[in-house]
Amino acid sequence: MDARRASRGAPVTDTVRVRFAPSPTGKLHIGGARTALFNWAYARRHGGKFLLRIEDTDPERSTKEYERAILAGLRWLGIDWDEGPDVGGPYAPYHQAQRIDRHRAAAQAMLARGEAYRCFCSHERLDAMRAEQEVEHQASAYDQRCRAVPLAEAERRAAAGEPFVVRFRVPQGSTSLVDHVRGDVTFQNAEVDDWIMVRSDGNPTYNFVVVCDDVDMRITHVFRGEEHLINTPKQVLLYRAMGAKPPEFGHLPLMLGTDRKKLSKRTGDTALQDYQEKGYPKDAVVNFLCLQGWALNGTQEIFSLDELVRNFDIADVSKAGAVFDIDKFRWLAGEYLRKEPIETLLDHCAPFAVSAGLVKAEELASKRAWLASVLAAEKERMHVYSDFPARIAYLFAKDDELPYEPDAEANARKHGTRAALLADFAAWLAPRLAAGEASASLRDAMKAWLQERKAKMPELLQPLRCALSGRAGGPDCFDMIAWLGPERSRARIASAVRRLA
RNA sequence: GGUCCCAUCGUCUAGCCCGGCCUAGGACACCAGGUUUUCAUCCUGGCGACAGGGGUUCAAAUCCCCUUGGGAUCACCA
Repeated sequence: MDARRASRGAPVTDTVRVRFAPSPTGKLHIGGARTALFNWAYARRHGGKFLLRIEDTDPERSTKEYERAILAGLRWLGIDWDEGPDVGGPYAPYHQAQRIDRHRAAAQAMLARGEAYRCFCSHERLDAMRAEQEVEHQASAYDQRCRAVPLAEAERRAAAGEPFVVRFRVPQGSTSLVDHVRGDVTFQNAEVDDWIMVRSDGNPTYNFVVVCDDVDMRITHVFRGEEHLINTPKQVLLYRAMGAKPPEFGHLPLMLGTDRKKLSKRTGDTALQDYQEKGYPKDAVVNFLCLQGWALNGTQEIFSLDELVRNFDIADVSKAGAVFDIDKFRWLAGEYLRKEPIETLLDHCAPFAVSAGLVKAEELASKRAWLASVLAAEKERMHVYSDFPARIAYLFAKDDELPYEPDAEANARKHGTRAALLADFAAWLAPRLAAGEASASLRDAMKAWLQERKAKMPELLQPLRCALSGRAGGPDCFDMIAWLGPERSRARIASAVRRLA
């Protein structure tokens, strides 16, 4: 039966148990976040359990800081877990390093059963062997020399202190795995290396512990990146050797950089945190991540976490790698940003204005209404929260030193009447502002005023826009006047009369 | 190089499993027009793909084979 067919609808077997098993040796990779999301969605869709396990077996590079950041990142996305390092569960502990006794026992048992064997070959011999294989254009694999060492002799040599690793004894035949993304895949065992299960320092390796823990935690489905596909026959063989039923798999397409290679720092930000720090709305991140390899129905691009859960199926995930399209991501971010209620949006954007030095944190409360008014107008031009300070910086410039963008100044200078008209407008405007006339009313009055003078709108408004903001585009001029207030508006126009003369 | 995976617009994808509804749909980007005082938003339109070749079939983007191209992986890292 084709696995991709079989997975449609609710599984008829045991309760689904899936996991995400990050290694706390760095920030959460954006591809890892998607893997977590798909695993989580699958569990929620099928009423199963989603668990988190920390693969901290590399003590050199693992840190608690990274672990905390990874958990925080997942929570930020809206992913929760039923079992994990912080919430516990029936198969605790959920830190891989704490399960070492179990791993050692499993290795010992396999050694005793002959499923694994000690290998005493030196690094030098292994290196020489690899070099030779490379010359011969062969796959690099252990030549199985130590398979021939009798168990008794191996134990004697080990007891005598001779260093050794434990290798898996790959049987003959072929190995198939159930893959819900790709369809079933078969490998010839002759192509599978007698891989190392336990290092010479006694620590188990990834391929070994991941299977031990997945067996112990009753994992039913393993969905992970395609780079793991080639490891999978080793793991399937190990399940069998341990007397366990292998789970079903799903190897997710890689997320690619613009060079069509596995996404790396070379072609853009790779950490989830990078996007959080740049102010991408989290729902946009979730939505975009889903779009990399999965589609709701082919026409609806924007959907919620809830819609994902209701519609997600691992069999619908694409097989081909997806180039990370930052343009589409920014578009999506803008869509979500604009949908936010203004108060919420301000909460998200304000910190960026503070860190840019435009506003002091303690001023936030007193300036809140003003900032909200500005943001409500400027959000049309924003994609991510961090766009905010650059959008509003002109409001904080010194009035007589406002930088004019070249395009803005060029637009203003197209009009020969600019200085005179601006000066007249200033005289017209002053008493009205003093009287507290509202923006909408000013706008209408300005149109009538221009008509009397037989002047077109751009003739006034382009120089005025330059005077007020120094920018070629932006919000309505009378909104800007309202934000700046009478005195600063007057000062900026007066300054422009001189500077644009 | 060995092994494994993949192949629809520039990009993300729908369609493929269950061949006809496909003169291949949507979105981003791009281009043109409209709206706007400007930019942006918004609206309308345009550009643009079944990698190639063989089969099977009345009929193939859809099934099979080959070729080509791309990717992953080959650690006492996870």
